[in-house]
Amino acid sequence: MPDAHTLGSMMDRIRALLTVIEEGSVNRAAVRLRITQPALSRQMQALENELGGKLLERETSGVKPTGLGHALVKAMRPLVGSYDTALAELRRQARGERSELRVGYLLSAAQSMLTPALAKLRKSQPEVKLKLHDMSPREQIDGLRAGELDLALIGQEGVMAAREFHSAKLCSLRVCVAVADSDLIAAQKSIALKELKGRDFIGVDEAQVPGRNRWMTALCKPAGFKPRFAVVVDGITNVLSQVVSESGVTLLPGYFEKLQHPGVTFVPVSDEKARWDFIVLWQKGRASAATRALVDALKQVAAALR
Amino acid sequence: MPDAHTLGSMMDRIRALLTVIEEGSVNRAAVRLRITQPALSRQMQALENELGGKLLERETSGVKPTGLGHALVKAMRPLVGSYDTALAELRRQARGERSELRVGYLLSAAQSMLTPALAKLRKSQPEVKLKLHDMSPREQIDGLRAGELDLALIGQEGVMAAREFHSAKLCSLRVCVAVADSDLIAAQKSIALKELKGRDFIGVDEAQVPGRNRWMTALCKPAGFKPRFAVVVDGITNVLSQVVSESGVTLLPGYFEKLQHPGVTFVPVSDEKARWDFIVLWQKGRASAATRALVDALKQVAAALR
DNA sequence: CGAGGGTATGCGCATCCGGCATAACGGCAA
DNA sequence: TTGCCGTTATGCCGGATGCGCATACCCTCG
Repeated sequence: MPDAHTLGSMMDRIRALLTVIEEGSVNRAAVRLRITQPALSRQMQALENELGGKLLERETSGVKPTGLGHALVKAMRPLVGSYDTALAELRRQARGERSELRVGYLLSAAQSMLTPALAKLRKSQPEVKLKLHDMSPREQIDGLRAGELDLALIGQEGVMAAREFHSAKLCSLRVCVAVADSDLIAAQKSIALKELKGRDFIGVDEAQVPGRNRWMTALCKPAGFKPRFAVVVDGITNVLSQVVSESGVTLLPGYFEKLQHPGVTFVPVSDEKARWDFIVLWQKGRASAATRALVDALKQVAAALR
Repeated sequence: MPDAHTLGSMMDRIRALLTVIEEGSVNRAAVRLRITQPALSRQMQALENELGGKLLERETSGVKPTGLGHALVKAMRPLVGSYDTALAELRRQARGERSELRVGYLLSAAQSMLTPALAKLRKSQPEVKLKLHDMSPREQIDGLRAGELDLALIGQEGVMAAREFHSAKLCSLRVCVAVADSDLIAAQKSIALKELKGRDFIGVDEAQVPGRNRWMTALCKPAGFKPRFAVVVDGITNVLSQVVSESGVTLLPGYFEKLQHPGVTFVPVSDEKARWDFIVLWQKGRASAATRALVDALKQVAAALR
């Protein structure tokens, strides 16, 4: 094996070589590098062995790079530079000094809390660069897992993944039922879950809104029945269309009551236990100052809304 | 001091971390890296200390990257990749397997030898990528010194620098004198140097054609006089203009005889010792196969021309 | 509450790498 | 030529680094 050493320690020798070539002298470079000349001289020999060619022309007045030496400088100096700056950036990030904050949220669900919280954040930490990503709950969880998000505002869907990240419950909303305008239920001011027994439920694709169907099932259990999902469609808007065309019902978080959808009426559920938790998830490990600030702001907003 | 280790050995730990994250397990990564699990586990701790933040979430089923871990992967994986490929390229180059050949030459001087030599090279090593740079002798030497050229075809000017590089004499041309058409000398078939004693010489700027004036002086010494440079101009074409306008003379390599310049006549010098050497210079250190091939081709062409 | 997967820790030893002293080498001046 | 002064290279030793081995710890599942 020609190179007995590791690739990493080789980088140290390459750094040393860059200094030697800059100084044009092993002696002067050794001074700059705070080591002795023999040590540096041996490093250069080792590097030449590892690469398999001479890097320096030794002359009585100092050293000069060979063609290979020049090529090494040209290839390695920028790489070493990027490596160092990347390292510095990671160190800053480790100290929680990252100024970028990538937030995932579902606009319709999070708007009422996120907007005021962001206003607070801007006041306390105006230099933070925000990257807002309007995305589905599934995409939020995937984004967190892939390290592409620092923080996600997510509903009941995120409870499943709460173990993987730090989490805090922001508030719990009441639940409502979506029915067609023509449905008898539509006229009621509120409804008990058990009244839905036997109705056709409209489910939603697990891939897009993970756990939503299981949540509905869990909600109905205390009411004494298991919902039958007549159709499972992809996407919330399609669910509402199906509610109309199939005369089905579906359970939704309370913020849908503010929504307008042609032909659909939202009726609040009266059961005490039927709640929709809204939580914030953020990466484990030391959170950046910006992350902590936004989480705090969200908690305050949630407390005020309650 | 937070990081007691070197930046280079840190790269080894970063490499290890990349493997750990890919495998999702310190155990499996240790197998891949051919070290034991405790060793790798300690490397990860060391890296976390050096960066000042947690990189991995330890779970009973293995490990997962934290936000910082993800950021490190994103920043470092491409860098480590470039570093390795750059290293591989340098190793290839050290073994003389580089396929690019950067040649510096002065078209008017080198054309007669370079063209056939390149034809030979193309035959013996057709995969070699040539970069031809038509440049002044000074630029050629600077290019060699800066490692931007592999090989230079240069005249007498290069002899000064021959110690710094490998060199081979290709041929020696006779010398000619440039005089105005109206000059008495212009009618002669040839001329002895001593006949130029007392004439005004036209010199050329040292920065562009280094050593040319010194060469003329050295040439005249055996003839028993020291040329007086009435004017020193920059650039060969300006020299010829001055020859006409100032009725000066200048010494030039023989290949100028083939040139046409209005108002200037070139008269061969008869002195045996007055020769113009044409040499090839190439980088010290192990020369690439392509370099050696071109040098050989040039030598053959030179021998054939003689 | 043991078994079995994972990660962390204590300890001893080889290896590496730097410092010190000194050799070897080349140019320059007397 | 010889001696001097600059350079780089080499011999040797000691300290720190980092590995392997054995084992401790921790969590989950049956």
